[in-house]
Amino acid sequence: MGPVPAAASPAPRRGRGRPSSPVLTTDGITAAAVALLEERGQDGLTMAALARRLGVAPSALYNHVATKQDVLRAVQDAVNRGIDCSGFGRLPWEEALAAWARSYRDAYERHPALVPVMAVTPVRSAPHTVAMYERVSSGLLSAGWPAHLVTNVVVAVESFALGSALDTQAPADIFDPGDLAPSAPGFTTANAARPAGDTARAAFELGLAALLAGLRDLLRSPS
Amino acid sequence: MGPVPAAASPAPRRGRGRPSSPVLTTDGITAAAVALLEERGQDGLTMAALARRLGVAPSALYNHVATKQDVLRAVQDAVNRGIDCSGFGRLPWEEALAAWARSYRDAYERHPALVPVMAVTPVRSAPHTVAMYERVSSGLLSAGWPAHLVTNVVVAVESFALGSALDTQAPADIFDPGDLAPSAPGFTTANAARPAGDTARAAFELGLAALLAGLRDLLRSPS
DNA sequence: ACCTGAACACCGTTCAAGT
DNA sequence: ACCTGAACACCGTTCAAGT
Repeated sequence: MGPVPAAASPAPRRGRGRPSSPVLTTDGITAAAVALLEERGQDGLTMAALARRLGVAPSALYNHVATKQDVLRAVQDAVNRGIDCSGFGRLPWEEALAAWARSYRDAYERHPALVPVMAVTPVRSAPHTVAMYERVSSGLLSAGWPAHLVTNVVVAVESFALGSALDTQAPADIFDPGDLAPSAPGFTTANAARPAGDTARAAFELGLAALLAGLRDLLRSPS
Repeated sequence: MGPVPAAASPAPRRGRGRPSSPVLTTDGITAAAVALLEERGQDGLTMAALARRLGVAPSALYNHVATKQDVLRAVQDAVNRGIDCSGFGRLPWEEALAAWARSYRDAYERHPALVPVMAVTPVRSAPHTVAMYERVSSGLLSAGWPAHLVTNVVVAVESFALGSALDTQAPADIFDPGDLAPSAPGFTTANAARPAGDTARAAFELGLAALLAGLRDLLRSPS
């Protein structure tokens, strides 16, 4: 699968039957879906909207993908392609893992609708996703992590990154208890003391630092 | 809000106009929605199915809730009510936090459809959710955590628990690279070495141990 | 093989009409 | 105030008909 070309917006076809050369490709559909998701958010990605952007009838899409879920899987692989794994083999594993986690969270912050898809979609037939896991896994193995722990480390960091990506979608007042404040003094105190700014990022960085420190300990003193 | 009563399945009403006493209550709708979600999964919760279970026309629901999102919010508060916060004030904070995280993950493992809802829904008018955060926040404050860090600690643990809850929904073969195995030797090695059994739980426990160890360090040596 | 256009079974939600 | 039943604007998906 080559680089995903930018989606054009061709004029609607007027002919009735089979076109002389195919109008749609899987890569084109994927690119249009990514663009739609980025421009219009998760509810903006409908098969009808996708077809319109591609200048085609909705039913035409089903000559190239079996279901909408197929489209989401392809989009997810395109998103994973953009995640930075370049630190592995070049930097100490803690730094490579931290950079991967940050990039992972940022990618899914832009595509929160894909978080449940990512958690559940098999990697086979998702080449960029497999390539990502290969870099991470072999990086951890080379750094001295025992093979039987590597996937659990990857999944733990991934779960944290995906949960943190969802957290970026929270409204600023998510923890405002409203009328219930009098019944929650400790909660209210803690919220008032939380520094303003990018709170989601602050929570992510705190958790990431703790997680990495704990993993470092674990690797040093195996149980 | 009292305990949510088990949802009965009343015979459909036959009369045409306003009933002599209301047939629906918000609590009843919530309980039926929880049951539906548990029995039929996330796609099983439709306004039509909810109405049928309550012996009512779909449009009748809109006298009690404004949108389906309202129903999900109420369900989420009911789910949060079942999360165990009992350790705070009784056990060392690390143990209380660990028990909370485990219970949190388990609750959302049963309701993965609510994970994106939980990450984004304001707590006001969700009394059990506020009560949960109050126990956790005041527990951490009493244990000596600086107020400005408490909410970030809570959010970090929560993000990890929610991400891990999603991970429980992954199929067993999610990491099977299929045809792509030759291009991913390290990934394949790591997967082969991963112990069989409840792999999602193993990853969660590894990450939780690391996260808590890191938080312990952080509390001891503040930056 | 790969498109169009009509059709299907759903979805959440609105609203007039009934009591 | 709180229900019914009809209706609306959508949704993903199927399929015969065209070239």
